Amino acid sequence: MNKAERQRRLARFLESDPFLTDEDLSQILRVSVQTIRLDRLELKIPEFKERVLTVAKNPGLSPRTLTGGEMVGEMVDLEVGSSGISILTVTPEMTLSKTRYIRGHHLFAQANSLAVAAIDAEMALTGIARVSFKRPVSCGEKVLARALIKLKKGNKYMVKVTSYVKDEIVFVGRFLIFAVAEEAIP
Amino acid sequence: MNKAERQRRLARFLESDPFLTDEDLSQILRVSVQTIRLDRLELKIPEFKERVLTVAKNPGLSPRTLTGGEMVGEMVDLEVGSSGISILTVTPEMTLSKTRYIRGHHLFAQANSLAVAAIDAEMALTGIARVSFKRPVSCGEKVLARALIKLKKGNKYMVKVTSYVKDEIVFVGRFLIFAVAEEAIP
DNA sequence: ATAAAATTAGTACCAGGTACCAAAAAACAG
DNA sequence: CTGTTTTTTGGTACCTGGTACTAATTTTAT
Repeated sequence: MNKAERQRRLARFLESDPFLTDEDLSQILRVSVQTIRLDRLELKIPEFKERVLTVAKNPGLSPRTLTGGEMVGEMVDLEVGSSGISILTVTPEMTLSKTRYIRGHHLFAQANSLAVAAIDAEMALTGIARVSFKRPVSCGEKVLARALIKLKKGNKYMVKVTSYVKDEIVFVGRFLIFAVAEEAIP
Repeated sequence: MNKAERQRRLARFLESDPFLTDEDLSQILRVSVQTIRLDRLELKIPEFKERVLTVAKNPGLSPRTLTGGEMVGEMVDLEVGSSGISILTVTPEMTLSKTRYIRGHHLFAQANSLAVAAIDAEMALTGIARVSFKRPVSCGEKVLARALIKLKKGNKYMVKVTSYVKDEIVFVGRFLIFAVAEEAIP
């Protein structure tokens, strides 16, 4: 039995029974446990604990609360180091069912990710933020966030983000952001 | 809080969410891990691995947590009008690819939705928030957020949320939240 | 104040892994 | 047949989420 054949069998076994450990599989396929591990690694099949957890936690669908991308909202303008603009269209998933108003953290997320993107740095982390929600935002509305770097001192940045619906201010936030040098990333 | 009371709470927590480890429970109930183990032993509640396995192998009786799509994180305790606790497990989608650190707005979202949930009101909106990110949080870590209503004045609430990874504070936020009467909802 | 109960701390051990390095075995090429 | 590469195996250190046990400390009750 060659490698490819063994890996196909391994995948089939785990598909039909995710509760098999590497130990089990090594006995079934008559190879060492390490070989099984390498095979799983190549096939990107997660470990036993993970497999059990996904099976256990997934009787339906996962809620997926915030978007997966690195940005919340769509970047429409960016002058790195000085300013940026992004637009977020409010979808029903972002709103509270009872009121159809957007939940505050989405506005925060838009502003925060815009502020971080505006910084001229490989990597940045938010330290402190002070935000104010001026009026509720409803489903269907388009939120335009405008970020302005107010201050730069070493690796510290003060960014002010103002968000509008039409001409109305709906959110104001001040973010203190730290740029992190690439070498500092572990 | 005495032993009997703690054990009742422990049983309730595990009934509604079998995916809590002794570590999680020790943080929720503010006792040592050893105490949790003794309690589980007395209550004859099996260990984490066992619980996950039973849930995984019996897809019928999944207790499903209070993770209504409206919450970010899993609510594990809620005393409406006074306090609440939620746990957020950091997944790769929440992190910045470059650093594997969680983006700040996820911590904000967890804290904000917990704060709003803790308010004794049909509906609540965040007005002002002041947040501070104490240290970066990495993929795989579990963030336990603890909300406490500090003040109630009419329909205004001051809620303080402190988030931990293990015993370390990673986030502190103060939220000024407005309860909205049902009739006021358009 | 003292005994009892409850809690915490610490050790050794286990399963089922990850991550990494080195050695052995098998496959293939010239 | 020898040399190189791929595949497989072995071993170590470390991790989580525990068990099992002992001992010390803290709290509560008498």
